[in-house]
Amino acid sequence: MNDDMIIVSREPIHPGEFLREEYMADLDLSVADLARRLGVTRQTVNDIVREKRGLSPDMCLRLGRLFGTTPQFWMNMQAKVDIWNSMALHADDIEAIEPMAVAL
Amino acid sequence: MNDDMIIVSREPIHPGEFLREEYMADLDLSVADLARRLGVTRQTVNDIVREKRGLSPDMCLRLGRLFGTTPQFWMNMQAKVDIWNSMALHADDIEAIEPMAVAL
DNA sequence: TCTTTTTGTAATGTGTAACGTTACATGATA
DNA sequence: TATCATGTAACGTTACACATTACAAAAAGA
Repeated sequence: MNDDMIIVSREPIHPGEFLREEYMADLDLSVADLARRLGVTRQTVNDIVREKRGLSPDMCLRLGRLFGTTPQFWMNMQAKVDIWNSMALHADDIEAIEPMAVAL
Repeated sequence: MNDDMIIVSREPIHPGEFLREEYMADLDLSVADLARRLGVTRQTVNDIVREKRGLSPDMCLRLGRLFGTTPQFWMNMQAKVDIWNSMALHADDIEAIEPMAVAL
């Protein structure tokens, strides 16, 4: 049971939703406000918050810097939705792969 | 000190290097071999192993399936190099961001 | 040895996703 | 009312993962 042993059993929360509800709401930040502080366009923040866009590594760095978290925190959150979406899309191909008997 | 509290102090190892040295070497897998098992092209495996390409979520799922690890394991490894590269590229812009005094 | 296959890799085209720019309707403020 | 800020749609650019095609070198088989 390592750090990465997080079994995704339900749809993970989109970073945009988290950002919107946990940070912007609590800190009373508008889209324009946050964009300004992050040094990106309103469009960029808006798309993320509307869950139309994921978090790039760059954006994770910015959010980490602004809010005093690790970039990894945001990367992990994004990774979960990426894995979830990819699994929803290619589950069949993935499960067609024969697991190897491996003893490292 | 959470799971994501991994301070990146030195250049992280590329998943391709890890794959090459820890798995392919030990299990005596060729590029073509691995590609076949993963259900992707030789080109795809080759580019990853030559560190010319990163791991997509899809590829992380495949590797996890084949080797019996979590997809997250590979995602985390990739995330570290993504963050590292992005930081190397935009360090100035990131540090120009004024951290907020936040008490969640 | 000659032929056939397999292997690693370069080159090319495609699809997708993050991003900035521009534009605009709505709403706040002077 | 006139000005300015906000949220968001539309568009073009850029980057990247991927499959396809092509090919030289090595391996395997005749």
